[in-house]
Amino acid sequence: MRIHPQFRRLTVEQRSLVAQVLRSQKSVPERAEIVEAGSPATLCTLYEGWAYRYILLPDGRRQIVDFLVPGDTVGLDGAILGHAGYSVAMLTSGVLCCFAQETLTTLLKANHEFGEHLLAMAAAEIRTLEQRVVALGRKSAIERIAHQFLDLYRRLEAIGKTVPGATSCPLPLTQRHIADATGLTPTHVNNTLQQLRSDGVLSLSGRLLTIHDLPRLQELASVTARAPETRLLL
Amino acid sequence: MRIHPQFRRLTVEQRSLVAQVLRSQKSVPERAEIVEAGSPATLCTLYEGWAYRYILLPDGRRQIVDFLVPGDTVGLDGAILGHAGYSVAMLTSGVLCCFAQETLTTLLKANHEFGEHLLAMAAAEIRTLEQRVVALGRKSAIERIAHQFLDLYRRLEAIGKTVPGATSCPLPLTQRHIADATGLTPTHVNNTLQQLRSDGVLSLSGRLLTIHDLPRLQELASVTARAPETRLLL
DNA sequence: CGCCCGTTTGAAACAAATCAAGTCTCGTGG
DNA sequence: CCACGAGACTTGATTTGTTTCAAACGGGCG
Repeated sequence: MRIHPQFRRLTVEQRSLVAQVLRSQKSVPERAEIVEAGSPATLCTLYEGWAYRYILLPDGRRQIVDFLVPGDTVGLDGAILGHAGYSVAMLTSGVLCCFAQETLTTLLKANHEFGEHLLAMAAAEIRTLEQRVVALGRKSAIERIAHQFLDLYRRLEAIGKTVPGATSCPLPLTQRHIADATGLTPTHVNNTLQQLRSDGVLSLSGRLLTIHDLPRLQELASVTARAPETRLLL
Repeated sequence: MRIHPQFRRLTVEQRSLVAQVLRSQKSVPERAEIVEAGSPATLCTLYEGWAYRYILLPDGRRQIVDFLVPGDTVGLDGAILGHAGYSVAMLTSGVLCCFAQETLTTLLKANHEFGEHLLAMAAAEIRTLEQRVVALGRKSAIERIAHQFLDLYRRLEAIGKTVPGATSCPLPLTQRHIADATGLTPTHVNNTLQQLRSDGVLSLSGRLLTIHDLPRLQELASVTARAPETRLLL
């Protein structure tokens, strides 16, 4: 995982420090709830599998804040502020690397570069969230869905999880997940997907997304292409 | 400013360090653009006045990501990642305290507690953004507006900028600003405000917001009350 | 006084939500 | 091996919240 260029290079000492605060590595099944909103959160790295962060309103409405793919950090803001502001659940089965409670303090004390890495991690998350705010506040259904797919495809590409030799990637989401992430209803997601399919932009069947017309998808998403930041992999 | 309990207490040495990286204090007029999206951003504290962070889509649609009130930090993620992901403009005239380029590195090197403070700052921003994502993705017009007003009122209360002895606060926003923050159109914001007024929940005239029925507003906003985190004031 | 910006009002059009069946797929158990 | 059931997906009709367009109103300011 660490070989992908999007992850920041660490020195040998830094890596051994990370190894010291690593507590356990555990497999989690499909659908497992790995973080509960409001409870104290452990810092983890999702090593394998997909998950999603979500927030539930009192009346049951659900908003998916972000999807997590291998290499993403779970519970950073929970570890900083002491308790999680959202819940996290697995989409597929997967593997989690969990870190000690005192990880952040330890890393910050040991080496000020970790401070920069961790801040960069948080800043990248802020940026992703801002893009989602723009999508939800000002974009149409088709733009939101195009944006979501483009984002996921890019992130999978960066960690080498796309299908080699094709513009395809796994996508273990139901239409309900897409709906809850884009602020739409499942019915409308379905209609919009039909449209994207019949326009020949993409196809989506089973758990495989294939993008047939990447430039068109990008155009539909109304995104100003931004270079992905290098980030820390714990 | 520093006396408000929501700001973290700093030791004498920490405060003198902050004073060392402080570069200038400047007045800015109403409507001034203080950060341009994409350009390298300076770290600043908004010391007086109101501002807003926003993102423009290529076709001119605008999404306001957040409003800034005295004590809020401008350009943290810009300072971390090297360039701003959004623009910032003043709503009123105000005063800005600007910090040196190397501020973050200096603070991190000097004292690992600053690392924790800065991370907490970023985490709080993440949390605010998540709440906005939920509002835009899953809440109705009236809920979004109630949420926005409640949030601003709470933040002003924490810095002592509400009207003493009344549940009122200044609100130097046009209905267009409210629309661009809540993902609605100005017309619909107007209609929704009428409804809130005629229901006796609040009144809003000139640049003054008065909340007549705080519990009802909270209910309308569908927010699970969360204690505001203490944070760093630079 | 008149102009400009923001607000208010109204009517018509639209995107998306809601409600309601119906179909497909896949895993399970008989 | 096939019948069954549950979850996901599809389709269609209808309703609603919100947008769009347009015009009038108001108040602060030069």
